[in-house]
Amino acid sequence: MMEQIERIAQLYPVIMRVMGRIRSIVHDGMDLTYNQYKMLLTIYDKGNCTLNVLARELRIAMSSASGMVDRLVNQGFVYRTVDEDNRRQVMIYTTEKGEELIRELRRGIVENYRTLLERLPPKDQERLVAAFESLAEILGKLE
Amino acid sequence: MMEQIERIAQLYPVIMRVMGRIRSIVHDGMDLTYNQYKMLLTIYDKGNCTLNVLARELRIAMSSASGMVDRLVNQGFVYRTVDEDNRRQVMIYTTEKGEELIRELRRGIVENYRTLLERLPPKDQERLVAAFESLAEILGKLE
DNA sequence: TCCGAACTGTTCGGATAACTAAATGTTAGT
DNA sequence: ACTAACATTTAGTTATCCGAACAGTTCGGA
Repeated sequence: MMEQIERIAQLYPVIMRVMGRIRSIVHDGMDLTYNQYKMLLTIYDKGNCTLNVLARELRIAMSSASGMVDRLVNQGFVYRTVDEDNRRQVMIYTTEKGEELIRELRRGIVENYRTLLERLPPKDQERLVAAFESLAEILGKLE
Repeated sequence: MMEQIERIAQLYPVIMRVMGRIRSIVHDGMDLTYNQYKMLLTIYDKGNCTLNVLARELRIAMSSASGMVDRLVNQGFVYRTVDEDNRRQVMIYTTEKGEELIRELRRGIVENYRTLLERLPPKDQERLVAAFESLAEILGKLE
């Protein structure tokens, strides 16, 4: 067990590089910073979102979140509406344009994974997918 | 195969969260931004580094790299020396303090993986480690 | 030997993103 | 009316980025 951890510990640069790939997909094609992408994705995943929730989720101050939402609104990827049930709250939603962007990025990411996977022998491909799914499962349980 | 890719494509948020963990380790404890960390690690991995190489590696303009190196120098994590073989070049090295920081962060990351791994059944642990190593292998071959 | 071109790095001016704290406004609940 | 909750705005900081101008170094050729 401990030996496995040590082996994995050597590999965190790998994650960084995988991440770097995604980052560059986001950055090169589109006019999105990585943080904006994360925020857009969070709004999309939650379906709807108050600013408060968003700030907590991304671990930033509400005023920071407000500014970031501004930028996304200016680019036409999300919009705000006042929640009529509680008019202190502002609900944030992705626009059609925002969702199209997400789909476009997702396609880019799929393509990226594909070129990666193609270089693996079939056995490793299976291991990789299985492992990712395990990881997804645990992380899903956390918090 | 294509179906595997689709499955994996669903999982990129997972990678983002793994990355978020590393990011917060870097950011919470230390006074390093993530970009500074990446640069420090690059310098460390290469052993020595000209600014030119660094800029290409990180895909930023040389003037940007120069400024970032300044910040790392000010914090005492790296230092510059003029290369006596080619005095146009500046070689950049990690200081002892910089290497200690890297070790410290690595320990944090190992600890992080440990808590993650502990939640996996043994079979998944093995798959995860094996898959990561496969991934490391391919990425090593790329470029 | 000297000149000019290419290379390497720094500095400067200007831009944006991201972040915070503090003040402000608005709404809700008591 | 008072208080708490929620969001925005303002003012100020820092990191990051780029292009252009500048300065020194190297190298090849006249």
